[in-house]
Amino acid sequence: MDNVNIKKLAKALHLSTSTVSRAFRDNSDISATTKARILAMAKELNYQPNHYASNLREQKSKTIAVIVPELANNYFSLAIQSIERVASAKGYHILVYATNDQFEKEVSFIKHLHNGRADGIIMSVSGEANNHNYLNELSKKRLPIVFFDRVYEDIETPRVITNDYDSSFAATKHLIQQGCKRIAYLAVNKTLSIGKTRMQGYIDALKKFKIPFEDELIIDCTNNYKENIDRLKKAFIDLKPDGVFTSVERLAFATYYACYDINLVIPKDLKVIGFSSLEIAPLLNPALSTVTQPASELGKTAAELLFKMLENPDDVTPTTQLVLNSKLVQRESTSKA
Amino acid sequence: MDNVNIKKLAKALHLSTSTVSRAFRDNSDISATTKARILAMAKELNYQPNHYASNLREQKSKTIAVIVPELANNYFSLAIQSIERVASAKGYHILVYATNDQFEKEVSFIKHLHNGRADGIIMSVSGEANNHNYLNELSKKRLPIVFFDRVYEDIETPRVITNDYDSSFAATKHLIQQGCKRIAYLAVNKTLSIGKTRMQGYIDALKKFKIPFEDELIIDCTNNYKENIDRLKKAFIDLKPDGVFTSVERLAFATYYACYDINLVIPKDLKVIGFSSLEIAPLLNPALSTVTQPASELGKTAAELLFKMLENPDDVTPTTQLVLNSKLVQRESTSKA
DNA sequence: TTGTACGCGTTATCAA
DNA sequence: TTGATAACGCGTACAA
Repeated sequence: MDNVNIKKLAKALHLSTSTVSRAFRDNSDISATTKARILAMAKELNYQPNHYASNLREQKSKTIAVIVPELANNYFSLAIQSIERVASAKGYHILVYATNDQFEKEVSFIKHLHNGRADGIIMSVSGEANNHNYLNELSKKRLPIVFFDRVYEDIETPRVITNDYDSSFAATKHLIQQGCKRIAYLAVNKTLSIGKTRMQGYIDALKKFKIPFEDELIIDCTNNYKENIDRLKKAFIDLKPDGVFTSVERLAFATYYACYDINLVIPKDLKVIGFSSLEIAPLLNPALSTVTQPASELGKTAAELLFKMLENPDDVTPTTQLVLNSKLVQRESTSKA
Repeated sequence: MDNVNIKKLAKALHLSTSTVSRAFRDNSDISATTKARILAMAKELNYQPNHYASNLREQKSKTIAVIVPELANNYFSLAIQSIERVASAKGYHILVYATNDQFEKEVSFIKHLHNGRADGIIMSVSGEANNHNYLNELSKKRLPIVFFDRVYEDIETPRVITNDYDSSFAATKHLIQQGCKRIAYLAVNKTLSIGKTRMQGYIDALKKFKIPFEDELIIDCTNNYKENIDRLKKAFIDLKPDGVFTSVERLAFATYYACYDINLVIPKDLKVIGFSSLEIAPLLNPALSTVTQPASELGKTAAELLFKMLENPDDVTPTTQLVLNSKLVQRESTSKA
């Protein structure tokens, strides 16, 4: 591996290690000429200050960790890309972890990260249903954490979310205005705060427009692709909804597949709208109406917030909550007639 | 941050640091009871061996770096997800970097990584057009690298790729068999080896079926979304192709948008097939025929290869090349009539 | 401006 | 089985 260290470099230049070290730090006193000499030789020998030694000394890793439920996901990819950009610009590196919605993995990642490997964490949580007090148990030693999108409401740490309640209300209202009377809500996990908030917007919109709420129209889906499609086909046949509001992107896809299978025509027989950041929503058959979340901006904002915490801890109170707005985009899947 | 270290833990237990250290290593001699005592206390105090200190000692980071052209990309997301899975199972962490197709960034990332931060690198390259000899200059000190998908042909290091030539040939043949006579090839960068290979399959298929090759039907696209659509609209109007083969996924999307704009009907006026790993290709309007690359498997294979190199360097020769097969999936966008 | 010496937290070697 | 000690590579007081 890296066999040229500061000692060898110093020896090659007939200098002390401290002088060499100074050449790489901006603030230290060092003559311009020796600095130049050192940097030149460093380049020639391909010297790079050892990251672990530096960070052991400085107790800083210049690394942030990003934990998300899944990586192969349009929404989280966009967010991670923005986070990487912000981090990269600051000279930081990002460690990426996927929990695959397993709470134990989240706990394990987080605990492990408290060994100095990262300076801060940006996370979209996985285990709302569980006891996440483990975060509080780390108490004073807890790394700075920023939640984004999926959050724990009972943990006090800054967060960046979207206006899910309003968006859900607007999406449901949109379906009603397009003539829907029986609107199904496709939930992925009712107990997640994000699921609850989104569902409440749906429920309140129904009430506002005097449409009776029917519990059976709340269809709880799983993480299994095929199973969801089967479940939806059955539900569409049994319950005969005329509108569908999906709380996450992939359930909109599942709805399309289900409709294809049982010959329901969107939007004639069933109007569909869903949360989604998919850029090619206009290319779907039919073009999908969406509640488009600003995924990139969410990532960017979360990263900037974390850096603010790292640079100026007192400037960010633990109750900080930034809310970004999603956008309702009406397309063919909810058009009248 | 982490304020409980091995010394404090040792003091709390009236033991030496070496004994405590031993409790965390599996091979060392230590009595079962003291080990249990230590681990119990460690849990209570939330002690985690400092990662930087350990790795400074051991000269191992248990971390691999993944460098890709872009993160917000269906294909690379799938690959990264698989890599993360393999790494996670081995107790490794992954650092993720996006070059955004800037060669200088790639060079900078790679050089930086040679400071001990990572034990190995998995990369899909960005700078085929440039001089990538920088990799050779690192010579003996170079970290183990596995290329995947996009590779440098002149750098000797193991790689995992797909059978692009065959796939391109098959896709072009498919268009011909569906009746196309003027097939445009949408290139993204002719100089990339991946571009060259894919284009050669197209060219050879034309020749095989005695269709004259026309240089103007090779349409060179950019990384700019809007610009591509404009360029395609013009090309479709001017050149009147009856088939399009796109060398990357996003050009298939651009083709759809362009066709919508100028009222070309796919597949009647223009048949379209493209490289793509998009799961919802069947949901597009019309359903997109694809050359589907095994993105997840590619990532998994690359990761496994890298770990093999780390664990048993002599078992993997630098010329190792694994080829995975893509699959041609025929859908509506290339159907006859 | 440069050099000496210590310590960051850990683990391996050696001795007890 | 346990403890003392040196070393990993670097950065910073402090001294020169």
